[in-house]
Amino acid sequence: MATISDVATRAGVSTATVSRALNGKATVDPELAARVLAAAEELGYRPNGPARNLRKQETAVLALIISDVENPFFTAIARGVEDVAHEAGYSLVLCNSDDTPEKEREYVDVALQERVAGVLLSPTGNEDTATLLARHSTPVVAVDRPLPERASDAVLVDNRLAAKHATLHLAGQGYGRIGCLTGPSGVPTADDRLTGYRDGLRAAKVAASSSLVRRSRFKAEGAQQAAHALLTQDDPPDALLVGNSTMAVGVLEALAALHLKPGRDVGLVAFDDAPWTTLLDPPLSVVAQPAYDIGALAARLLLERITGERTDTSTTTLSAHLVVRGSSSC
Amino acid sequence: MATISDVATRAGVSTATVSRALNGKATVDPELAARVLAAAEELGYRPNGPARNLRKQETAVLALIISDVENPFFTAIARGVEDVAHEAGYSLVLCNSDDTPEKEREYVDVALQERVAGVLLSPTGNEDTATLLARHSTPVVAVDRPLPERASDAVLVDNRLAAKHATLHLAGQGYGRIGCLTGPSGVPTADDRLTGYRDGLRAAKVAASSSLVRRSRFKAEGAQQAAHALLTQDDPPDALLVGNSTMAVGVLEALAALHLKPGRDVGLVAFDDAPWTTLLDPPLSVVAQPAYDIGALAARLLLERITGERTDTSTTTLSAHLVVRGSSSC
DNA sequence: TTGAAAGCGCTAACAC
DNA sequence: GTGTTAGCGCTTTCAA
Repeated sequence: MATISDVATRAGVSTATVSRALNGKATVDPELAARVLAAAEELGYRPNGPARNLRKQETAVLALIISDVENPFFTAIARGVEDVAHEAGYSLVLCNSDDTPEKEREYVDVALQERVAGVLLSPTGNEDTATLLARHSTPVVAVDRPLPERASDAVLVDNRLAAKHATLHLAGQGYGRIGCLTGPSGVPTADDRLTGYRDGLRAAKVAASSSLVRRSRFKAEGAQQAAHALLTQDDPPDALLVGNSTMAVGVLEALAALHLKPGRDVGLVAFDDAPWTTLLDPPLSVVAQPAYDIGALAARLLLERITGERTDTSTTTLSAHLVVRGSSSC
Repeated sequence: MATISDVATRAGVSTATVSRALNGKATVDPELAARVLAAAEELGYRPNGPARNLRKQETAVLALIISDVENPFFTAIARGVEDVAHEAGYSLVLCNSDDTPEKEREYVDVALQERVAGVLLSPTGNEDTATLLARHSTPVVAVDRPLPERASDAVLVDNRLAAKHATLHLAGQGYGRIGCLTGPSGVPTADDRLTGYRDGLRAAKVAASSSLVRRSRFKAEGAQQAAHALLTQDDPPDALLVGNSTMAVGVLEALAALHLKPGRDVGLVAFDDAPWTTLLDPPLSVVAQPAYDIGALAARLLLERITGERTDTSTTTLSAHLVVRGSSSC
C-alpha cells in the first residue's frame, strides 16, 4: 500500500509538503498542493491511521461499552452515539459487556490500549473500571447508569420519578395490589425503578408487600419465570410495573399462558417504548425513555471533554414520560 | 502514560526483554519475566496500541458496515460478529451506512485508513466500495447481501426460496390475491424476495399482478403507507408477504387503522422473527432467518482469511425457515 | 513556502 | 537468554 513518501516522490516534493497539503495546511503553494493531490489520487493513497495516531498521540475513536446491543434501548443509544461521533469524524468501537464486570474490565483495557479518545460506559456497578479509566486520564461519560463513587460526566434518566408516576397511574386506575418486576440488584436503573415504585405506593397509600416484588435479569426468559411465579402465588398482584421492554415480552408470554388479559386481569406498565407495543391488544402502556437522545447527548459531552471545550463534570438527568395505553386500565 | 522503556528501566532490563516477556515469548528467564510483570503492574503499563499496530503492520480490529443497528436483524448479526471477534481477541468498529452508497464509501475509507484487519459488509449494491477494498487487498466478507460483480466470501440467506415457500404456504391456505411488500429496488435481498414470491405464485398457479406489489424502504413508516395504498385500492390483496419485521410493524398499523384483522381479513407472513411476534393476536407467521449465525459465521470466515488459513473464496447460503402462526390462516 | 530530520512506542533482526 | 538498533509512516519542529 502506498505510503506518504511514494506520494512525495511522485509529486516531486518532500513528505512534509505532502503531509501539509493533505491536511489542508494554509502554507502550501496551490500548484504543489494540486500535484500532491493528483499523486495521492493516482496511487490510491490512504494515510496510515496507526502511524498518524502514534505520531499525534491521539485517535479519532470512541468506545461504547453497553450490556447488550440486542436490547433495543441500548441499540437506540448506540445509534445516537454513532450519529454524533460520525458527524465529528470519530469512529465507534462497540463492546457488549453482558453486564459482567469481567467483560467490562476487559473492554476498558482494550480501550486503554488502543488509546481511544474517550469511552461511553454503561457500568455494571463495578468500581475498578472507573478508577482504571481515571488513572489513565481517559475521558469517560457514564450512560444510563452512574459511575460508582466517582465524579464524572453522566447522562441518566430519572428512573425513580418515572417509576413513581407509573405506579401512581396504576393506583389511580383502581389497581390495589401492584407488583414490580425489576432487574438485578445492584444495577442502578433496576434499583431506582424499585425505589420509585415504592415511592408511588406510599404516595398512593397502597400497601406494599415484598411478596409483590421480583427481580430477574433484564431478559425475556427470566422475566417470564418471575412473572409466572408472581401470578400463581397466593394473593397475586393485580398490576405489574415491568423493568424494560425485553422483560415485558416475557411477562406478556406468562400472562398469555395463564389466560390472563393485560388491563382487564392485570394492569401493566413497562419501561421502554418499542414499536410493537401499539400492536398488542390492548396496547401496552409504557414509560418511554429518550434513548437516542441519551446516546447523542453523551457523545456530545464526551467530544467536548476530549477537545477540552469543557472541563467541569456534569450530570444530566433526562426525564422519561408515561405513555398510557390500554394495558393499564381495567 | 507509562511506556515500554519506563517498564524496562524499572525492571532493569532492555525494552526488548520487556516486549518479549509481555508477549509471552518462550526465551525469557523466568526471574526477569517476573520482574518485568511486576514493573508493568506497578506502573499501570498498557502497551501503546497504535505503536504496536504500526510496527506489526496489522491491527486486531474488524469493521462491520450494516445499514442500521436499530434493525433487529442487523443487531443480531452484529452480536454474532462481536462474540466471535471478541473470542479471537479482535475489536469491532460499528458503522451504520443507512443504505446510502456515500456513507458506505466513507466508512470503507475509514476502515482502509485505520488498516483494519478485515471488513464485514452488507453492501448497498454500490460497486466501487468492493473494488476499493480489493485494490487495497483488505479481506472482506459480504453479509446478508452479495458483493456486486466480484468473487468474495459471502454469507447469505436463500431469500428467494424462503419467499417462495412463504407464498406457497399462503396460497395453500386459500388466499387468492397474494401481494408482496418488499424493500428498495437494487437491494438484493429485497429483489430476491420479490423473485421468490413470483416463483411461489407461479408454482401455486395463482395469478400475478403488478398492482399487488409495492416497495418501500425497510422501515415501518414507508411500509405503513405502502400497505395502506395497497389495501385501499380496487381489488386489494387478501394476503401479504412482507419484507422484514420492521416493515411488518407498519403493515400491522395500517391493517389496524383499516379495521382489518390479520389472518381472517388479510393473510400475513413477514420476514424476520422477532420476540414480539408471538404476542400478537393472532400471532404473526414469519420467515425466521438465522441472523446471529450469519454474523458469527461471517466473522469466522473473515478471521480465517485474515490469518491465511483459507484462501479460496466461499459463498455460504443459509436457509431461512417458515414459522407458521395464526396470521396466515383464514 | 519548503525540506531535512527527529521521534512517537513498539517489535524483530541481529549480534553477543 | 539478552541487549542494541533499525525502522514501521506519519507530523512537526527547525533551518533555510
